[in-house]
Amino acid sequence: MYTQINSNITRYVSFSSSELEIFNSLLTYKEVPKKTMLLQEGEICNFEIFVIKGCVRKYYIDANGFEVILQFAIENAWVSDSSFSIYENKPSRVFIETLEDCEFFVFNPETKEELFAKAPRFERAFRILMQRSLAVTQERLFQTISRSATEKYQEFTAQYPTLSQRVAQHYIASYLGISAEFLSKIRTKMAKK
Amino acid sequence: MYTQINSNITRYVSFSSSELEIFNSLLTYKEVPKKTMLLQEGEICNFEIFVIKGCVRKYYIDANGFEVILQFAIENAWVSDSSFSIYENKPSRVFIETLEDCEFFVFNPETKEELFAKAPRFERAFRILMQRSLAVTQERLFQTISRSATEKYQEFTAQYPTLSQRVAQHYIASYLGISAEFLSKIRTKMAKK
DNA sequence: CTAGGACATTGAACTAGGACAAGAAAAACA
DNA sequence: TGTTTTTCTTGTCCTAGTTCAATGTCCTAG
Repeated sequence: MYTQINSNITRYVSFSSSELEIFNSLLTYKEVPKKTMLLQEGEICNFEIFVIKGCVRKYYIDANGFEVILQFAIENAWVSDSSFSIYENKPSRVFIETLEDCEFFVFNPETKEELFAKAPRFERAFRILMQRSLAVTQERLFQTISRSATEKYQEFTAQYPTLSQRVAQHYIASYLGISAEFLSKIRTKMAKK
Repeated sequence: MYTQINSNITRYVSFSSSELEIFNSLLTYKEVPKKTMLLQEGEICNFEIFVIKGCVRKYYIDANGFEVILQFAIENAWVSDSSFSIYENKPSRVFIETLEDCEFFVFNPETKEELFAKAPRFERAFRILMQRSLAVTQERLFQTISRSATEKYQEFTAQYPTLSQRVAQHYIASYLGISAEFLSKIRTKMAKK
């Protein structure tokens, strides 16, 4: 049960088995059915989720009421607001919702503090985790600015081959920043070749 | 000399004066003229810079040879590769260049490790710093996807009023992900109203 | 003080992608 | 099983933004 999350957290920092025991003892396991809202805009996000199984999306709603998907999180990925809502006590601007039946491990700020107090080296692991998401987000920003819709879609399917099967197309369109109709046109064009 | 960086680092975590002394003793001061390349694509980024004075840009070069500016860093901001090049030992994909004569404090991985060893609570401060950049980058991704060029430009000038004076327009265009010509057209249209 | 380069502006022609509408297909559900 | 809701496709028209080229402006080095 803990193997997935343990191999994730030890990817860049190694921990002793007693440290991992502390870590595991502080995790809360949760099962959540699909189409469940985990976080609504305006709430304060007080959790960090590790996805054991299933799929989650995190999204904003823009000025015209359109959803913009920022992140899909599938097996072995972390999701949370990751803006500064916890530290500055500001309400979140994002929504987080399950797309499939999910299994999670959940962290909240208190258990995280407890973890850092009992095993300070986790502070480092979480900093590196953060750094990874920053790198990913930055790469995505670059792709979004510099590539055409077709290129972005190809890139997406290459990078997340399973996801493009599991998730409705209009979600993918929203992630890529294009309309669902145009994505459909891209797909038919690609299929013809 | 140290007031800027000290007030930056104590913004979310408070430190004793002895901790700050350790911190300051590990900083390297540097002056660099404008148009200096600090990092080239393909190199491994082994520094983190705090800008005391001046302006720096960080950018990718896309598949067609066009520059895409990811970040401007001015007074009191941090810049580094922030992708994972240090940890995975991969060459960087970004360029970092000064746009004005600059004054910096520089950190490299070794001094940072030394800092964490001598004053472990800095690990936390750097994690929060990381988290802030992630939040900023994510907000920017959202804006990039969901807003028109005009809106993005207005947002930019509102958020960075000094920067839009200090920096050449085609850099701003590159940051916003639009062509320099179109930015010029937006500006003349806005001036007429 | 001047020549060369970088930067900005403007216009004309073009295109990637959006908005809307309507139908087809596929899931979900009872 | 049929029915309802959600998702996907396709076509037509439209616009935001690009590309290319020409001209103008302003630094800055010599």
